[in-house]
Amino acid sequence: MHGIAIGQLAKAAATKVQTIRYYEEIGLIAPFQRTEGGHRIYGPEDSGRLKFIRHARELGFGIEEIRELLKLSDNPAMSCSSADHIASSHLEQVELRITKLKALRKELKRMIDECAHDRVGQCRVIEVLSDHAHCCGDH
Amino acid sequence: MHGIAIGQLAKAAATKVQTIRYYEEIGLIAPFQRTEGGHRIYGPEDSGRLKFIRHARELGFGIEEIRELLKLSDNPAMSCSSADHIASSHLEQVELRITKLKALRKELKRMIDECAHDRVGQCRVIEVLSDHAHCCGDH
DNA sequence: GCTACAACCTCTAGCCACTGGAGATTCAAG
DNA sequence: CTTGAATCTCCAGTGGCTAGAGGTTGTAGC
Repeated sequence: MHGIAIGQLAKAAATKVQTIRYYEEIGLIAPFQRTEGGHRIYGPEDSGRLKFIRHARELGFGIEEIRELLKLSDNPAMSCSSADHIASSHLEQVELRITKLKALRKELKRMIDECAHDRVGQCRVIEVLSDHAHCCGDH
Repeated sequence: MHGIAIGQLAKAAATKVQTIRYYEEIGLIAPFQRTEGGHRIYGPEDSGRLKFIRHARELGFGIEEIRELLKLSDNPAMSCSSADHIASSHLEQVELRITKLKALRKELKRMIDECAHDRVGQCRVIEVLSDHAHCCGDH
C-alpha cells in the first residue's frame, strides 16, 4: 500500500488532522483511496496541494478564492489573468485593512497617552469610548 | 410612558435591532422595563451605553474587554489602570496585526508584479503559493 | 495468534459577533 | 376598529476551523 495516512499528511503540511477532514468536507482535497477499514490514504501530490491551501490561507485568501486558485493550478493552460485578478483584489483588501488599522492605532495611542489620571472618573480611555466626538479619525 | 423602543435605540446608535437583543442576551445592556405586551423600553442612558459598546467594537475591542470596560465606566471611583491596561494590550495586538499585514502586502505585491506571463503554467501567483520557499517573509 | 495502544473513524457541538428569517403578537395612527 | 409597521421569540447560518465523545482499525512486539 503506497500512500500516507492523514496524520502524516497533517505533519507534512503543519496542519491538524481535523482541518484536513474539514477541507475534504468542503471539497478542497480528497484522499485517492481508503483502506478496507476506512482510513484515508493520500498520495504525495496531496501534500503539495495541502501546502498550497495552507499557504494561501496564511496569505489571507478565503476558501472560495482558494477553490478558484486550485482550479487554475490544476489547469496550467488556462489564462493567468484570473489568478492575477484574485490576487490583486485581495491585495486591495489588505491595503484597506492596513489603512483602517493605522487609524485605529492612532486613536488608541492618543487615548492611552492622554490617560494620566488615577481615577476612572477622569480616565480618557473611558471618556473617549463614551463619546465619539473625541475621536480624530473618521471611523 | 417615558423611554424609547428598541428601534429608536438602534437608530440612535446606528445598530441593528437584532444586535441589541444579542447584547442583552450576553448581558451587556438591558431595557429598564417592558410594556405589558413585552416590548422593550429603554431609558436615555441606554443610548450612551450602547454607543459606548459600538464605539469600542469599532475600535476592535472584544466583547469580554468591553464587559470589563463597562464595569469600570459604571464605577467612576475605580482605578484607571485597568482600563489603561486593556487599551494598551489591545494596542499591542493592533501593532502586531499591522506588522503581519504589511509583510503580507509585500508578499502579494511581489507575487503580482512578477506575474507577466499569460499562461498559468508560468504564473508566479500560482508558483509562489505552491512553494513556500519563494517567499521572502517569515510567516 | 494475541495483546496493547496509537491512530484513525464519524458525529456533534462550540468558537466569535453577529445576521436573517419565520411566524406570531403588539402598538400607534387614522 | 382597522391597518400596517414595529416588535416579539426562536432557530439557523456565517467562516474556518477546533475539540471531544465513543467506537474501530492498524501495527508492533511477544
